[in-house]
Amino acid sequence: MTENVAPFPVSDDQDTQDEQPKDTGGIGGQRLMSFIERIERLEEEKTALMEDLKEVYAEAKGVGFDVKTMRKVVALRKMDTEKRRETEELLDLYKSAIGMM
Amino acid sequence: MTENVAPFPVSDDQDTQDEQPKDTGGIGGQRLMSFIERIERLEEEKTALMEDLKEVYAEAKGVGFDVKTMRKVVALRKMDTEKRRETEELLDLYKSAIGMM
Amino acid sequence: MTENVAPFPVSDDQDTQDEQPKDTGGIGGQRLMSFIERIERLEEEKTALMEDLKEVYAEAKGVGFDVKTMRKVVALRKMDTEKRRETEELLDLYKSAIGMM
Amino acid sequence: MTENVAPFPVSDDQDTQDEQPKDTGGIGGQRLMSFIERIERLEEEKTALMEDLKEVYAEAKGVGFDVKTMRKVVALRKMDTEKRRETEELLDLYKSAIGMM
DNA sequence: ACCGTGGTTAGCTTTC
DNA sequence: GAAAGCTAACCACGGT
Repeated sequence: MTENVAPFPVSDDQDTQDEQPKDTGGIGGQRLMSFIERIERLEEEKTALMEDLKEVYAEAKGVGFDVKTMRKVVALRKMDTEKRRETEELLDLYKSAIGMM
Repeated sequence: MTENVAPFPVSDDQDTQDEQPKDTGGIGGQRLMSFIERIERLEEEKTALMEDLKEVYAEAKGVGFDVKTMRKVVALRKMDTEKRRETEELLDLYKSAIGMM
Repeated sequence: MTENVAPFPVSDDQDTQDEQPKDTGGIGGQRLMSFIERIERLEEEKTALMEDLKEVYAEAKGVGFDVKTMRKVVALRKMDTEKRRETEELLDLYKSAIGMM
Repeated sequence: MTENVAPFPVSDDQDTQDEQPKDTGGIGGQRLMSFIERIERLEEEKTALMEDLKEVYAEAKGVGFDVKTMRKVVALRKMDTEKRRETEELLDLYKSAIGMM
């Protein structure tokens, strides 16, 4: 119990002197901001990729393909891939279970 | 009506001789596959980014931050950004609505 | 695995004698229809509300307001409301995260 | 051209004396607020209905029905209804076209 | 370990 | 036909 649920890490080596200029909002503030910024950077990239995807679909549509159908195709292929992967995992599981690995 | 519902573009300059070796399923098949592959590549990258995000959150959690709270903070910061953008758009909208643009 | 994917509840005390008069299509049929009808009633009401909304916008337009701008205003007000709500939730979250609740 | 695109109606009988106490932001402000409030009221009701719907689905799920399948059923029934309605509209059209109404 | 909840993402509808 | 807003499906997380 008494788990670590704090919204900020409670450093044991807590500053006994607040020497840091421009502490961004107290305990762990800088470290938190660092994480937040990494996250926001990744989300930006993700957003960019989503826009790229939309563009590809738009281009395909522009040359006459039906977008809705294409999405279906992609979804089906994804399902196939996952199915296959799971099947292979199961196979590995069996093999290791009988000492074949 | 008369919509374009075909899952492939119906080229007018359709090959009269099917000279292509390995035609991937007929009319437009190769072009379609090219799009599909571009899409799948982008989706892979997106998935990778999402995994990176999870890792960052996990790392933050590992040093004591509360993930749920962090997500909330990120969401609120995003809302701020969007709010600002939309407010500016609204201003433009007002301006165009009253003929100031 | 072994999920509940049946479109109807599989009663364990399954009828050993099919004595029900007018069973609407098998096991649980009547109960299902009851749910469906409740749902359809609610959706009707929803549709009616959406029509009312369109009418209000149309009336506003009729007296000279710009609908697009109005929608934007409504959306921004909604964002404000949500922002406030979420901010309060975040506060609670912080409090619970640091054990203040 | 020069249509009515203003975000507010430009009354010709515009108040020459601003006698109204608490005018909500100038020209047409009160009238606009009235519309906005009607809209927000309707949207609240809509939201409430959507919550009711979720509850019904939840209840159905609670007794063992598969929600996704139920949604499909509802959607299909709706399609039927619309199909029928359109067919009837077409019939009316024919009838009026040949002077039967 | 599973279920239920909440949040995110994708698809569809409607508008312009 | 394109863009936006809304709705429904999906997924990851925490609780039991």
